[in-house]
Amino acid sequence: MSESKNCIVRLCRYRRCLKDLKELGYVKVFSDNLGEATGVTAAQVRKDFSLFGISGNKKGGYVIDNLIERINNILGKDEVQKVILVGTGNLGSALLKYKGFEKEDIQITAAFDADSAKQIKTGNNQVFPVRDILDYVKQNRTRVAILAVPAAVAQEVTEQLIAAGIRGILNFAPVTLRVPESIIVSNFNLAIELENVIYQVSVREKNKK
Amino acid sequence: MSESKNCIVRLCRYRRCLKDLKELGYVKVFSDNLGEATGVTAAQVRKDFSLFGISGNKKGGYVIDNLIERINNILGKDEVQKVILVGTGNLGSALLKYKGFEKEDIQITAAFDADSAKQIKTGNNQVFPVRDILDYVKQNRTRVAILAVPAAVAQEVTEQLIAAGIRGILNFAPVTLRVPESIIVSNFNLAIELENVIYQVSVREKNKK
DNA sequence: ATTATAATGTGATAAATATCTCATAATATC
DNA sequence: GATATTATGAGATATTTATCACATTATAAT
Repeated sequence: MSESKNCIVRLCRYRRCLKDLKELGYVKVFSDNLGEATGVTAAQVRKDFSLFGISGNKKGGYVIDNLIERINNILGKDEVQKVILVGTGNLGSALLKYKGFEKEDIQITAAFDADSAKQIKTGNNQVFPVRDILDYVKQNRTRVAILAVPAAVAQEVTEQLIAAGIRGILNFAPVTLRVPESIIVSNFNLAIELENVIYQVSVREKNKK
Repeated sequence: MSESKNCIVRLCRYRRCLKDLKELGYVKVFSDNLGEATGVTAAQVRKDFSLFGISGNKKGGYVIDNLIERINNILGKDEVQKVILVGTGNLGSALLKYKGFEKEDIQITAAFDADSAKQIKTGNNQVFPVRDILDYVKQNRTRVAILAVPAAVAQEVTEQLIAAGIRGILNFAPVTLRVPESIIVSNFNLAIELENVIYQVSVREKNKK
């Protein structure tokens, strides 16, 4: 099975690029265009498509509309994807305001915070107390949550989320969450991401010398 | 060569965990402790160490202080790592306030924005105009930048950064940056990260049925 | 119509990465 | 001091992932 994480990331990138191309009035696209635009080889693009049974026309390339539809279908993007946010500190509230989600048909439908002061501090969005998560998730059948709470309470909140019915978590807290195998956790740690860049730069510099 | 990105990510996680253990008063650690804490197998931990020539004591495990020192050395963390931030919108200003960097000995030494209104809006940190980047980076020999500007100007700013001497970029703008091979770019796209979680959850749900 | 061209699609191959296995050696136990 | 135990270290193996190479076919040109 090769629908690896990287492969899905590439699909998302192709999709974004296709939407831009469509916006510009293009109708067809070739694997090398997409590769160029997303920073991979043309062969990689075709292989990815082949993996999901997406086919184009020999010589003619791919019809953008069809391609977007197929990718949407694979990614489950037939409708707007609803997620909740827990934790509205610096990072959380930035995520709440972040405009990049809408473009990809993702919507943060509700935000939660333990701090009652933050519960009032609403921009457009209302922030609910954490104890409301259970009811909200059950009523709205939400499956995915963004976790942007302090590390110290991340595990505890995670357990509440799972109990409520959340099945996937994008975790910004710099801790390893302990979850049942059935739960998807994607860790995003800002410091580690930076450390990686720093490391790679330093390796390059060493090799130069 | 197996110092893959994932391997470095794991090293960062080990390091974080080791520092916590040290804080708690532990002196020694075993590969299975570290594996447990970071969500990988004990064999993976040992293999990672072996790759970098880190060795412990048969039976006795690893001495935490030594281990931290070795990893610091590999990651180039002998001193505080200085980075700059470009773009102080929602995301950028959240990153500026983010406390998680300091713990990992990373410091955002300066922030830049094109918008003169934001240049005044200082919390603790002063925000400089983008045109000052060149001088700043040259004077302070900074090598790594966080890019949190709007997609539309990301490429342009990237070129300025490279011209100034930046060698590694953590890119939050949802575009593929075109850079020379010598420049490290790590893309971090919030929407894609979420889409990935959503995709994986939906795959699980389908398989259940 | 026939030939040349240009793009796809995928099996074969290579490279990267993770897992397994077990010999090895340090410590603890009797 | 001899034996049993426990954890490391790394070669061997398996798995995953990406690249290559080329047969295939649709279109364009002559």
